[in-house]
Amino acid sequence: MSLLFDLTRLMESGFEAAGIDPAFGAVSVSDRPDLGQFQCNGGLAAARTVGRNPRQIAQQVTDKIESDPRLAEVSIAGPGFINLSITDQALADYLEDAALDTRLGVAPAENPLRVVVDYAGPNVAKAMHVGHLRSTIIGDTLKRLFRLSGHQVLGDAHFGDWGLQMGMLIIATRRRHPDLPHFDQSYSGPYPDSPPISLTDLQEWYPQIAQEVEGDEQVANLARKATTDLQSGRPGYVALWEHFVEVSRHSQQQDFSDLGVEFDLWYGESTVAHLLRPLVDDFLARGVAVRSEGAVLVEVAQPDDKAEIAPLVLETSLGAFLYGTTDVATIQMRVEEMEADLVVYVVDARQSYHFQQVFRAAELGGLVGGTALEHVRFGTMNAADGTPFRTREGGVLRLRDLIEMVTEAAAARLDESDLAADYSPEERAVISRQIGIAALKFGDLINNRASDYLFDLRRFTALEGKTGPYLQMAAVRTGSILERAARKEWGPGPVQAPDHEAERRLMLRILQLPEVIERALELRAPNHLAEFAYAVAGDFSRFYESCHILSEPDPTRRASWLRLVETVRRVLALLLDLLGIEIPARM
RNA sequence: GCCCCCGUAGCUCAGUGGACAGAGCAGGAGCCUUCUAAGCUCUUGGUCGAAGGUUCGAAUCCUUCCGGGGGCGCCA
Repeated sequence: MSLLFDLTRLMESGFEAAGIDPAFGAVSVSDRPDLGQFQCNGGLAAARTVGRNPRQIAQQVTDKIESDPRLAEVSIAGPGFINLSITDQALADYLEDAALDTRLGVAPAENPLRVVVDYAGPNVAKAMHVGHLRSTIIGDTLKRLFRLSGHQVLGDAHFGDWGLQMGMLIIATRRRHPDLPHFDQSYSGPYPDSPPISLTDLQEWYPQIAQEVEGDEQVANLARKATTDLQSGRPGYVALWEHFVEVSRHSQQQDFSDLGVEFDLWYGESTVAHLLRPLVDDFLARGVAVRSEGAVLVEVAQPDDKAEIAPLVLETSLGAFLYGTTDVATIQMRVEEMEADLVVYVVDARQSYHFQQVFRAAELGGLVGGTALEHVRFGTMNAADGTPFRTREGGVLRLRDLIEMVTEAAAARLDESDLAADYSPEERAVISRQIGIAALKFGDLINNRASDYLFDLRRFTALEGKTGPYLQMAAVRTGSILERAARKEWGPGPVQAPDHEAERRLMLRILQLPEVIERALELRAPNHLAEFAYAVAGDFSRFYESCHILSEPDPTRRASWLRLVETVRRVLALLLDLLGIEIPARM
């Protein structure tokens, strides 16, 4: 189906004919475009295993395949690299196939899986801040990528609503509002409908109480007790907790909506609350968990561990469940009820130890079965001094403020544009938001997921160079050309063999799409998509400069170019959709 | 103390054991009477932290060291 796939098959047949394992036939895009469009290094790798000279192997292989009509050039270079180029006609034929394929040559998965993507992880009492950005947009892209590849995917926000934090918030609220009926044990309801607290209150109180809990064992015990009471269903606490959840979620959904991120499920830790007690009792009964100093824990260490791994605490000595408990129970739900084949946790790398404990505990408890559990870790967003990013005031930068900043930067750029002089204020607002979000998302997704990176506002608000708006610009240009052509009643036609270098390079680039998608999925690496989208946009921009489509006099060539432009448009649209970036109508 | 991650151009970052290590920004020189100049062309810039090792071949794999970050039983 795909060009690279077919070339690999061809080389495999060459290796096989030479009596060598066809697995050495892998063809990739050339690192040396001056020597060929594609390369195969299999001869070098095979030399050792078969004990023959790599150049001789390469010669034998190329003798077998060089008569293939698709190949324009086959050569052997250096110690045994095989360089290949295809004919312009073959290139045009492949592009025609891709252009007429609704999936642009991207093959759906052979074995579709049920996948749960656990991402974003908003918490009660916390407005979304920059720390949530990575999980949210990496997770969202992976979700779209799995879905595109034909898997059955559910994205779950995994709301943090059931741990010790809830107890902390309860005692913090009791301090400020001791007279609330929620704290009166003799009160039998009903409790007020409207929240007695706001998210602002919670956000202000939370850091204070968290600090106290850390330093003062008495306060900590109060919080633990309140957590236990909530978890065992004390009505006033439950009613209060529902308000916490409501005010938090309301604000967070606004932010997700601005980012264009939607969840299929908004389950929380509390969703599995009813599973916790039975799970812990069951683990104890089966000897998976043990009691130690009043707490219930699972010994997850294994003999061949390099480092000591602490047991996972399922229940505290005061009877409260922790997030590790809900995580194990959530695995149970995802495996047993949702029948997931794969669960992907898009969570900060700093939690890898926790996930190791949780995955092992679930495995020891026999909850996992054949389901794959995968922590897709990402690096920390750091400030210039190398420590996790904070604002000057010491707090975290709210996502809302960041979105506003990038949107304003985009609006300012729009104001400078002559082209936008007649855009209405409403349209300007829409475009600015689309461009701002694009800058923000691309600025994050272009990074290798696993690396830490420096938070630099300049980078997120940059609109030139390797940025989201650059991709949008290319897409907008394709739209503009197709629209103008349509007005003259010029449509796309059969793809002709290229006769400009920029045209040839663009065609070759587009044909890489299937392998890029495959690789990005395999590595769970959105940056491969972002990098490729940038390359497509760049090749298109160069083509656009050197081949003036609408003034091309030859109608056959013009129609071919329009097909190419249309295909670029579809490729960019597909990639930008995966990256969660919208294409403005104009900019 | 133990474990994990990272160290690549002035800055921010890419980089499937393969050929001369790439991009953006910043710096320098150009290109708008033609499809959107948020663009394009050219250009300056590197002992891939250091030293050993494995390999025909190492930024990539192994070991040690130096430097930075993170994690390590009842927080998330």
